Amino acid sequence: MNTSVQTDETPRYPFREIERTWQKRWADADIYKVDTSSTKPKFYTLVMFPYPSGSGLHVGHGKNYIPGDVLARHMRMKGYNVLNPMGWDAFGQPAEQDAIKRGVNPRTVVPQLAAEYRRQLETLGVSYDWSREINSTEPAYYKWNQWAFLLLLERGLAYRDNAPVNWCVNESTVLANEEVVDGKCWRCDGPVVQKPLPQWKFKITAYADKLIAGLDTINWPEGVKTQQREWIGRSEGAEVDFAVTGDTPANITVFTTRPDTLWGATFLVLAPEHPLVATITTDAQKAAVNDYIDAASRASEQDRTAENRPKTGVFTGAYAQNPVNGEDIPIWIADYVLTGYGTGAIMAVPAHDQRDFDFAKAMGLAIRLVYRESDDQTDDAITAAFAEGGTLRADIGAPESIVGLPNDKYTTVPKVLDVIANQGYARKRVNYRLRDWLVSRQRYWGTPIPIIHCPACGIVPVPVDQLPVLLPDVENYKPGNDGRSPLASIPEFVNCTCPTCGGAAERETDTMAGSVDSSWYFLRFTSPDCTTGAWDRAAADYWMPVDLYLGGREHAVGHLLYCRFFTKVFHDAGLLTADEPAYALRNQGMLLAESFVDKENGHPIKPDELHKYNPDQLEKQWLKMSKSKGNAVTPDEMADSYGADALRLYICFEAPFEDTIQWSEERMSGTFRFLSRSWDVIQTIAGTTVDASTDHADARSVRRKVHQTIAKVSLAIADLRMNTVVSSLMILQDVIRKFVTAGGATHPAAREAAEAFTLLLAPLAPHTADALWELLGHANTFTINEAWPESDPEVAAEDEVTVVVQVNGKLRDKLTLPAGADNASTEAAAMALPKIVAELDGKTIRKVIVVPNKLVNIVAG
RNA sequence: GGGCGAGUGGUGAAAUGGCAGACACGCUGGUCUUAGGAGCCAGUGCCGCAAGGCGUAGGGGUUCAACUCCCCUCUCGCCCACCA
Repeated sequence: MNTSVQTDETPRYPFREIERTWQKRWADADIYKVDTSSTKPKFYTLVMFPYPSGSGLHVGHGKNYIPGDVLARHMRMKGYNVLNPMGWDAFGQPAEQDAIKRGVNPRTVVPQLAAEYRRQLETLGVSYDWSREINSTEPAYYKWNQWAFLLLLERGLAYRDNAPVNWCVNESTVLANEEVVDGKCWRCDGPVVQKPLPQWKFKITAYADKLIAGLDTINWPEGVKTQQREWIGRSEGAEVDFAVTGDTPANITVFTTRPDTLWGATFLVLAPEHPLVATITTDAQKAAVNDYIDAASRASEQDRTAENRPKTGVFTGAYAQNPVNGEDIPIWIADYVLTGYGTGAIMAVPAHDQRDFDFAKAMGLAIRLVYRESDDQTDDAITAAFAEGGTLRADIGAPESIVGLPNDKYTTVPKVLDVIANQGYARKRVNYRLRDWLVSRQRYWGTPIPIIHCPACGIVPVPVDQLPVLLPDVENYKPGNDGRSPLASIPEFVNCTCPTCGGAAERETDTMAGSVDSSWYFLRFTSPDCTTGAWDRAAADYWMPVDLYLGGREHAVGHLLYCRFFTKVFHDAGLLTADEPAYALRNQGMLLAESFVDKENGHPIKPDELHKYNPDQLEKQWLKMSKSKGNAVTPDEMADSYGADALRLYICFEAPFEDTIQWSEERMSGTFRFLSRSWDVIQTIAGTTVDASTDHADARSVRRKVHQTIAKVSLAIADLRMNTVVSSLMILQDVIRKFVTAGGATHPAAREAAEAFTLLLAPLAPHTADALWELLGHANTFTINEAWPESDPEVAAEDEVTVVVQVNGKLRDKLTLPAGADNASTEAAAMALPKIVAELDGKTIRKVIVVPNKLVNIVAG
């Protein structure tokens, strides 16, 4: 496919030369550097910073960066002081795994990869202020990661915990809850099991309510907000204590959202990891219980949560007393009760909860209805949990005041909870699904955690003036399988003196998850060279919050929750005025490309391996573009064949920002043709001398189209509807070309149109626009420094309009009328149309609707 | 099972209650050409010779008027999923 490329002779539209020339001029003039003394209103636009991988950039990355750059350029022309920065999220598992796969040391390749990413982005003609480039793997950056860690520690928001954690078997590291996807590791798809290890956590749960409340103050997609609310998972309910009967005195506390069903609790279930299991289990049951716990700890999270998995569990031999009726009920353990949620123990009400029902049936346990539809309904008659309907039974010992209430969680539950809370059987309690954020990693490639373990003083933070704790240079950075970081085997790193007592001590050898680095980078961009703090307060308060943040939907509950948490912590610590990182957020759609896939196993096949396959083994599929799938197209190839501007236009034109698009080089030839034609026609106009005395019948309508297009494009760019921006420009270009063909090239309207068109094109195709702008006589300047054209409503106004005439809502004829005709004359003109007269013959007119300048609808019958 | 989003020509899509299919790809024809896989011009939702009729996943509703708002059903995509 090479239809549009003009290789041999000088191309009609010399895009390669244009792009080379202007990229050099931009760099030489340093035009994207932010003016820190500006008095203009600020606009901070940010795209999620990438980790530079060995695969390099492909055009799919442009799905986000290009529209972001178009908006940044537009806002600058609109008179805003724009911050549009870029940097590298180069610490963490993705970068490290990539280095391992390629057999290289991340320390040596990351700078090279970052340079290559930057070169490729520059090829696209982006307007980043590279003087603000940040790289999270440099001490100047990660020093402040360590500072942030200590700030959280000081504020009681960082702690060391010994609870069971997610452990990725393949990569030998722990994972945050948000990094376990489908029970598997987010990076390697390997199995994840629970393993008890001492780990550092950030207490994000302390911010659960603030994180929920903040969602009402930001303009983020509803889907992302909903996901965050559900991930935080606030639920109101009660805690109830059950006293264990028998020899071992103990209390089992359960959390429930249905305290009204307490009379139907016929057994308790503890998570296998529950701390009381060992204490309460009777000798007779010990062996069975230990076997069960053993099996549960070995099973991966995926196996334990598999869909439709039959309920399993084992009896502890112990009983507990139901406080409301004094009944002794058996205590079981089962892995359908999760250790991390609530209290890790539940009261089971099989009559009204399907999971408990399934368990009761499997184990032959009692079922008792609390709500019944009638007095005849018997406990053993139900075949599934009775979740809705019925009224509270009189014969189960419940207080008079609640008997007969309907089975409704919104009305009855609070009433019953009040009653039993007064009686002392329950305490009101709010629970969250959100768990604390596990930030330590047993890996090399990350920020060292600035902690010292002293035999005398315990956990001692490294004093801030001793930061950064440098990540040592090592030969072997690969993780071991002993659950310890590679840093643990470097004595020079580990051995140190305690800052408090001066005695021999050891450094923490875990590093921080990469998600810590990305939780505040948007603040660093406001003052990337600040050495007195993580950011300069005045700069951060000037720029923050980010006005528009662009990135993928996959970050909805990971990064986008973490960075909101960090921002709120900084705000509460009095270090920042903003309390949300980004006022507006938009999620780009994916870019898919066609790949060949092995029919047998669904694996994508790279083009150079296709010859090994027989054609009927292969199937074409649209998959997310990536080098590993063999369907990647680089910006370099496209810039060489069609130019970066054509690529930018293609990405913008193919679909709205949020939509997924399917890569098509064939379609890109359309935007290439558009640019070639633009080059021709503007060049033609630029090559003539304006003759103010010329008169042309179409001049008025050309000017009208120009001003209409300005208005339309301005609105659409701000809303990221770049596809309609491009189409409006195509229509305008067509009008200009026809005017030139009709002899209008020297008319002032042609010049006005050419200049407006060039400026409107500038955010999308900056190289071509700058070259045309120069041809139009604007030497030594750049379109990005020009003012965005203003639409004059009087020029844009139509003087004639087409009015649609309907009878009973069906289109019957059209009228051309002067704009602004009054309703009476519009109606009269419609009624006089022969087709309408014929249509209305023999009918009675009941009603006539007139929408000025648009439509007449005659209701008749 | 739950949440969010989507369903419009051969294809990507446009239309924020008022002419459905703008713009573009593809295709067809014309033109210019030694040539065309370049350029330019025109046509292109479906049925029909036409007049005209039909048409935005399907069904119902609101409205003078529905791709658009409401209800039900189906299909697809993404996310979450034993959370007590």
